[in-house]
Amino acid sequence: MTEQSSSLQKIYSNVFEEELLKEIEEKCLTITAPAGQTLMNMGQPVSAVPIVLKGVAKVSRINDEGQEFLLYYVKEGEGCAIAFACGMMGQPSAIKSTVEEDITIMFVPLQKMEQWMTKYPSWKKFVMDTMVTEFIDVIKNIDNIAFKKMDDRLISYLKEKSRIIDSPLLNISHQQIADEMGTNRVVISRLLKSLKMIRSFCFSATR
Amino acid sequence: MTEQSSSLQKIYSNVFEEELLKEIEEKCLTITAPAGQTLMNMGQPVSAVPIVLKGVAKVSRINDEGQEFLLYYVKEGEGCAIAFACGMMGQPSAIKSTVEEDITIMFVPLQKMEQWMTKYPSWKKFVMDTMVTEFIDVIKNIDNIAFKKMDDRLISYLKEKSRIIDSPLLNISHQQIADEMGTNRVVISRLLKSLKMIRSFCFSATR
DNA sequence: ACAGTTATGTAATAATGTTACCAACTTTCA
DNA sequence: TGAAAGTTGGTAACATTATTACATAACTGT
Repeated sequence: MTEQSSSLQKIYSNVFEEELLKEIEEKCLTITAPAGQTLMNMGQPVSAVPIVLKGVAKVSRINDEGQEFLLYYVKEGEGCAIAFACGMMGQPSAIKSTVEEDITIMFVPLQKMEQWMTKYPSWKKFVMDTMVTEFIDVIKNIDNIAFKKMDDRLISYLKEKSRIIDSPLLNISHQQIADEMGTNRVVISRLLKSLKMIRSFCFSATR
Repeated sequence: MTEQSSSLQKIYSNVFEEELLKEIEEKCLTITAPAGQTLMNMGQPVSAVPIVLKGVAKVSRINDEGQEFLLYYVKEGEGCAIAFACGMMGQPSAIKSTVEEDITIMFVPLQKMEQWMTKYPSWKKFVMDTMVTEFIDVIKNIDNIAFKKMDDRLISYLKEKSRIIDSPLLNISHQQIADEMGTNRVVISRLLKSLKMIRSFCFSATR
């Protein structure tokens, strides 16, 4: 049994119809990629939509000056709503995507994506669920930027990051944090310093 | 011919199948509402999804302290992606919606919404288009909050507002602008004062 | 050892957010 | 009519966050 096949069974056997699972195995290409690798750049055409079988992908937005802003993570068993969206509309990718943790991804051809929407109720539900969940994630993200102060946002960020990589030790630089949060490195350094004085547990470890 | 019927024909005769148009006329309820009226509150159940036949609706997010943040506008012929999303997922509304300009709205029962997705390709396309377009609108909004300075954001806001209400005269208070932009009234007053000195045309008119 | 790179600390200044208070004006209602 | 209450915008003072510049330490490869 291939790795794709066993992952598929493990994650989706109670979600997708038997027939759909078979089609997926036949029609989808599965790849692996190491942490740090870029999966998709902004503006790039979306020729197939990704579903993460293992690991974590990071989805972020890059502005004209090359600044990054983290939108959300895509974890095991999940799809990327923006890729679905851009793919179905024939639009170039509105996001950049990189591997956060070593990843196994399955790519669904756009044509199949469309066909299955009408053929398999479970697939339609999966796609709509993904759109909705991540849409709401993004809106909650706006809540954070628009309403929360930096110290709260930083704590949320560190907790989420820790949850995603499933470890209390975060091996990242102040600069990386600032980039993903869309703020300045100095701000992060300042806040971490003051947080350290208040909190007894360690948020970040230097290299 | 009813108003609903004529609006439908005008906007959608080249978009939806003849049969779908007939179904819409039979199954959908159409209402009108004056500017200012609340259409949907956050947390409220979504029992039918709206499509704007005439006028403009404003979609915004409210935080725990009651602060507002503008997400996007829904104009003639458009649906509300978040209502679609929450409706299909059986989730309570993640947004608040109010009438920006006197409005005529058609409500599609959730059940029909689902049925038509598989029955009519044009309806599926309409729903997906709406999701995608507004998803990308929201992301661009994040670009603004995360990357742009307040003066740029304010100018963009005023231009967009002016475009939406189709008039160069904006009859709104500094407080309202601040609310929708998720900032403070003093900030807006300060910026408008300095903008007035630079720009020759008038952005806002007092009451 | 050396230059180059990265990560962090620090200071100065600019931009934005927050609170408080004031004056002008409008609306409400007795 | 007129007093009270609410709305709107101006201003000041201060807090928080953003930006830029520079210094130091650790590490990298030659």
